[in-house]
Amino acid sequence: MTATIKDVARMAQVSIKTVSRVVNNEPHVAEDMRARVQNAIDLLGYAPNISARRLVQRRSYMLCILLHTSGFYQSALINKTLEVGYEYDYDILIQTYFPSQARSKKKLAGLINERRIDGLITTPPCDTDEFVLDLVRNSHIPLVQISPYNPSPEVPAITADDFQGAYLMTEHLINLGHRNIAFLKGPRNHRTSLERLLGYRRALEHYHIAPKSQLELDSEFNFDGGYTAAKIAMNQVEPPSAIFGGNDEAAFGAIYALQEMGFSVPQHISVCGFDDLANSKNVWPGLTTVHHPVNEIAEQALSMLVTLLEGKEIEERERVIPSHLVIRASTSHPFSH
Amino acid sequence: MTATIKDVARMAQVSIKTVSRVVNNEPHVAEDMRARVQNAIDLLGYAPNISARRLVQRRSYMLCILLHTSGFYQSALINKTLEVGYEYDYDILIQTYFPSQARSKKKLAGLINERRIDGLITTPPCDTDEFVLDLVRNSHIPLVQISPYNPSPEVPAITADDFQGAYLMTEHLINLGHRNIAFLKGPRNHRTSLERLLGYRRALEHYHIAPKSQLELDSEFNFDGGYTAAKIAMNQVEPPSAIFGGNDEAAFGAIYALQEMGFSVPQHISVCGFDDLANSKNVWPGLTTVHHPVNEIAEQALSMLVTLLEGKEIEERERVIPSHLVIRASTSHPFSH
DNA sequence: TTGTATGCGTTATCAG
DNA sequence: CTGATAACGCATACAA
Repeated sequence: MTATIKDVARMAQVSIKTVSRVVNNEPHVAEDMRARVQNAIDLLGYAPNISARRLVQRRSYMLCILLHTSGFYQSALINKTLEVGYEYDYDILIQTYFPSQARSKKKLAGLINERRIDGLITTPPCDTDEFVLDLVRNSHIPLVQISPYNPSPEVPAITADDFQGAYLMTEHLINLGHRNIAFLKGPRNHRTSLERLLGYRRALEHYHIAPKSQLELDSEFNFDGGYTAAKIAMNQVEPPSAIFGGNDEAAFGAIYALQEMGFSVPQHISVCGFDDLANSKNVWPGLTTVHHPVNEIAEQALSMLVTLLEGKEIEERERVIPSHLVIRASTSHPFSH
Repeated sequence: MTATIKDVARMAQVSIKTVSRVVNNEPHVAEDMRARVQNAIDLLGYAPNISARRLVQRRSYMLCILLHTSGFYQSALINKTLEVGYEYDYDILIQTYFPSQARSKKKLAGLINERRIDGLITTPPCDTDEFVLDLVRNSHIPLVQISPYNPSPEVPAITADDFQGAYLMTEHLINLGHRNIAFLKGPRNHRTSLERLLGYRRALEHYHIAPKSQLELDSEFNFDGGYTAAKIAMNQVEPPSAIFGGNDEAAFGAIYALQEMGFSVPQHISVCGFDDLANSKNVWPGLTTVHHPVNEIAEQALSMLVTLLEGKEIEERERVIPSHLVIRASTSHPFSH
């Protein structure tokens, strides 16, 4: 039988309210009394029952982050979210959510309606799910979106500057002398995916390079997609001299395909990616990529959510974090025959 | 103001107990009454407050898994744990725990003492931390260990057969014709790490190959460690013809180092790993490895924990899952000069 | 089959 | 500065 506040009160010969004050570090308690209570707490090994506290405070001190797929990017996001949640003293519930899947809906509805979570963070493409948005609207729990497809002025959002990143990377390739640059596209309903494509196109346009539709290949932003896309690209009549993977995983697939075909990277063909995942520097010959600030994103998202939870206002509701290039060994001047 | 059980009772003109029965799918409720209550529930959008339920039931329906480092293996474990927890209808709390760090201790003590979690799963090396074990013993919450360093008969444990896996892989290399096989060792306080080393040694012994201490290199089971170890190995007077990475990440590091040095895998040197992580087949030329059954481990660990939580007994308290080889393209016959 | 009363362990109100 | 007492929302003996 674990000790309750009553046990402590009895032992210290005070009221439970006084114990409560000591536990919660509230003022208006005489020093000697505080010491007496603390002593009883230590003696009994008392710790407040969190469920009781949550019941009466109507808060769960739990935050939920909604994730769809589970790749390296998601892992990185999870790690940082856990770490920051730890700092804020909130528990983090990682929830896999498959848009329009009945079971997912039920689970999330339970989480929110049963007041098990105080706030929610969405990642693409969960933010495009009307069910989620309705649920949040009706329950009035705070929501923060990461890279939302349709940012709405009411809901705080945090995004990386994907357009700028893709632009800079394309420019980097152009400056190296590349003119035939393939781009590995991602899923259509991702804002991130779209912005990267647009940044690529914009850079080509700026340098007066005619875009070719056969150089924009679908990759679904995963290894297999990148692998297939690279094979297709290299079998064209006029193969590209550089492949820009819309994310690192697609770029890894492309590199694998190229090695399989006997091409050297970057001697025969340059490859670059986007995200700067933890292992991007570990894939031979070291991937040139755009740094996607996952850590900052997680930090900011949680910071905004906690601010909201404390009833404060958020100054800027939509934050965009700039991207920057990370040049490694997978890109160089085009191969001269 | 969200609806409570009382609101439902009032609207349906029944007692709260009847509502409770309907909500919890208990028997002994007339069909028409059940329908009436269900109707009120739907109308009011009622969902039980989980904190109240937890308070009165003295259970949190939350499980915690203690993790130390955050690599690919951990990510895989997390993913499966979340998935299975979802099935069992338990929330999973991922907690990073650094043995002997004051803040970690405090956090975990809070989790347990404030009755925020119903059960605990440890992963190496958290199971070697006396503080954790004491905490669990004193609070009497169920514990399940994954690959514990010192399995104790009282606490249920689930382990993969690392010894067997390492033995089989070494045997595979020997059968290919290798005699000079380097092994990349992991951290000393991991049971897993130790078993793999012992399996390697045992196979050498069985095939009458004299072990050489200079072929057992420290790698800490990470990329950088594998990288460094491979460089050291290849600069020896008698370099190995095969490198057996104690885990996949170390093997990746070794492959990178070899490529940097101009060696081809497997033409010049064979490399293999251990774990069969999701991306092991994606690293050129496809890593030969031992399949470490993360998914099964997570499943079994949770299954055991839930069984314990339901007050039932566990038939076999220590389960060992066999390992098996996954042969890909990174191993072949030794290079003939 | 249905309902009543009590308690779970806190925090919060409002007197003293 | 301190304390009695009322919520919080639910489950559960126990009655009816």
